Amino acid sequence: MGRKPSHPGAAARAGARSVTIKDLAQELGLSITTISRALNGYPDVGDKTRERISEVAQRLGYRPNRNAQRLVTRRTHNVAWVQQDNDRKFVDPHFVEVMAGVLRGARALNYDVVLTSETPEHEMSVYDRYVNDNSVDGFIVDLPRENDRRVSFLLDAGRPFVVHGRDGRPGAYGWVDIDNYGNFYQLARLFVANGHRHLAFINGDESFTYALHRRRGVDDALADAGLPPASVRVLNSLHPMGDAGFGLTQQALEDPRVTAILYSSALMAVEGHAAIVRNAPERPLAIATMDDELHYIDLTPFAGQFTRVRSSLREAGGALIAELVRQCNTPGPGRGVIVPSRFEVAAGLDPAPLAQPLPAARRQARKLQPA
Amino acid sequence: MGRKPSHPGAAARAGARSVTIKDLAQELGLSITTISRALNGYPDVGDKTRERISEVAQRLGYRPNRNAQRLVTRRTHNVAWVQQDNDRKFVDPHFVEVMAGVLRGARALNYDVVLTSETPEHEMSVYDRYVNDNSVDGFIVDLPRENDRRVSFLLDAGRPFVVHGRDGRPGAYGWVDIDNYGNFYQLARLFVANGHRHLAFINGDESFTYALHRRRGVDDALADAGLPPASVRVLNSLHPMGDAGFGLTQQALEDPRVTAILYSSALMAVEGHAAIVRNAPERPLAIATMDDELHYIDLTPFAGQFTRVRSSLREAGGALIAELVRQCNTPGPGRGVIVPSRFEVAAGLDPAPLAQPLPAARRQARKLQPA
DNA sequence: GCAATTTGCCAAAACGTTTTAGTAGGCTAT
DNA sequence: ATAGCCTACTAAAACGTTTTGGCAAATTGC
Repeated sequence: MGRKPSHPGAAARAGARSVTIKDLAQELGLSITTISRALNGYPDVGDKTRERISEVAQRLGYRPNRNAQRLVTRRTHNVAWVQQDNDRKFVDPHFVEVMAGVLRGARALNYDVVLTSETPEHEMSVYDRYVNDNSVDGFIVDLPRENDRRVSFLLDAGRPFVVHGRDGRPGAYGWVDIDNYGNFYQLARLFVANGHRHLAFINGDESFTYALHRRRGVDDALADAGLPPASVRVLNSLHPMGDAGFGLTQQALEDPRVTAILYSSALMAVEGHAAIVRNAPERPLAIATMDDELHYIDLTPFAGQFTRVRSSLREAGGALIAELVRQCNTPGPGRGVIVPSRFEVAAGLDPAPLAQPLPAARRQARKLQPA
Repeated sequence: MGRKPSHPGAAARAGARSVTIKDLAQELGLSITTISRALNGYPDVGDKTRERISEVAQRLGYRPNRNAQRLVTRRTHNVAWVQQDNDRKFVDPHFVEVMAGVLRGARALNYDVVLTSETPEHEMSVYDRYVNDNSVDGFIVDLPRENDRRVSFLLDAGRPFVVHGRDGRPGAYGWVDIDNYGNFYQLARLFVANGHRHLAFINGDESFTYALHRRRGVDDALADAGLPPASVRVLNSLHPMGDAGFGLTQQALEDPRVTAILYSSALMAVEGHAAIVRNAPERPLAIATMDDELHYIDLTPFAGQFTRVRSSLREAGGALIAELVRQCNTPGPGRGVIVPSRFEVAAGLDPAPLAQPLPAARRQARKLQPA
């Protein structure tokens, strides 16, 4: 601050040289080695000297040139997030929520996040560039598919990275995930235990592992309860946004035997609720949804009506950056982290018309009936 | 690619030295000067030599070390976006939409975006750091208030920056904005011309200039038409997300004289529509909204019913990064850019019950009646 | 055929740090 | 008294580029 150039940009281009370690050395009559070591907390600097140095550094507004540091230390304190740019994905609120968590964590850990979008065709070239030009120390990979090419590439390149979700491959790599399989196994089991025999499951795109694992959880729960596969009708929303929740719910309602609907996202659950209110306000239906605690979506109006599996995506974001930074600082393979989920079971799980408020107390859950 | 380290991270930390300009020089029996000049397109390199160089560079997978380049050129090809981290702002879909545009443009211009979130209290220290440690070449500033401190700081620091919106100060700086004042002036004028005498305006937080300017546009239009200030009831949503649109619309409906509602965001308009359908399905109402062409929100169901002022936030994002890069490359002050808006006037502007489909043809707009 | 110009290349300095390998000088233990 | 060891500092190299200033050889102009 201080000087006022005639126009913005002048200082950046003209001779607005910022204060360097040499300036400090000159001012203090010390070598740049001592300055550097003092500022970086090495023990071989006298207490009085260290104090003089930090006083002058403060006064002159010294900030080490990041690029010089990066060049010599080979650490950038930058991580990359390469987002697919295909019009719809980017604005997915789930992504935004995770990103918010990552950014907050990065700030705390003194890392910066380089965010890039690229079309699927050129996506890998961005990874290739970042790996080879020393732009970043590591990568965050979101929304993996099975045997994701990004994971393959980064494993091969030997760079730190962490996946939000799992890509199904064996072997160690860094990831942060909820127990998608287990959560939906439990959910389906719970509904079966409460007498539901025909479920609809409005899931995401099962070419992504998160949705695939949820699907398997539901399928296995039904199979383990001795119910036929046809007990669940799975409807996939390829675009998590938009009107998928509404339309798919209407489809689900076509089967009169369906007494419960499971949603993979609160966004779709809320829209689905609207569809139910509109098309079948009197029909007894139980609803469960994954609740990622999106800051968009206010589920409080549905508090008593939706059974929820809650897990904060923002928290997952924090875990992602934490594991990535850990990898950057510690030799060894990446680690997997499970983020816990909390079940919040609605007051009554058995079918009830949504349009009416649910009675405060409902009868207890029936026992699981083996077929 | 190629070598397979025993675990991820090994290569990054261990001796996986990437190929440098010196390796090329060695391989080719040339000086590093010639390599550098060849690769950077200088004319004083023979054609045959240049070809040999790029062939070998290609074969060895040479990528210039970005940090070495940054150190010597003093250009990072990075720009910063510092986002306020206060739980709700970050997930604002308007922000995400602009960011998507910025990222797409940045990719095309070969720039990277460093995204940071910080609490309002510490926000300025991030700017301070980025200005002084050579992390970035410039800044993108979103959602300005009047006399925004970020603009003051960056003007003072003399760094390239561009504001999405204007902060009301005189003097030259870089910005990209729509004509908020003019758009809402026209909108209000149009409604008055169609006989509406009592409007509701569901606006954003007027401590942000975008909302303030819209408010002024509406106020001035009514004043110019000779209508008293009380002709418009302004309701401000401090949080653009959530249920603001629904609740504020209910408030707007309390005044039975209101025949038209103006919305500052399609998000609120859609919620408002739900409120109207629910609370006053038969009431004649005309609706207009700013349409930022959010990829979330599907306005097609309301195509005939909403009068829209359309302008793509994603496009604005592209203009932002374009102007910022221009500033980085050209001496001189920043420039202002107006992004155009398109009016799409609904078939019938005069009051009509929303619950019924509008007739295909309506009578012509009445002439403006001076008071 | 010779001077002037152009062409094609290069050595060395610079960017601003960190790190390595020291070195004086004072202190301790014997 | 002396060998050995701390303490507090430093010179120089290194990181991997770009850029400056120059210099031979080839080409051109006359």
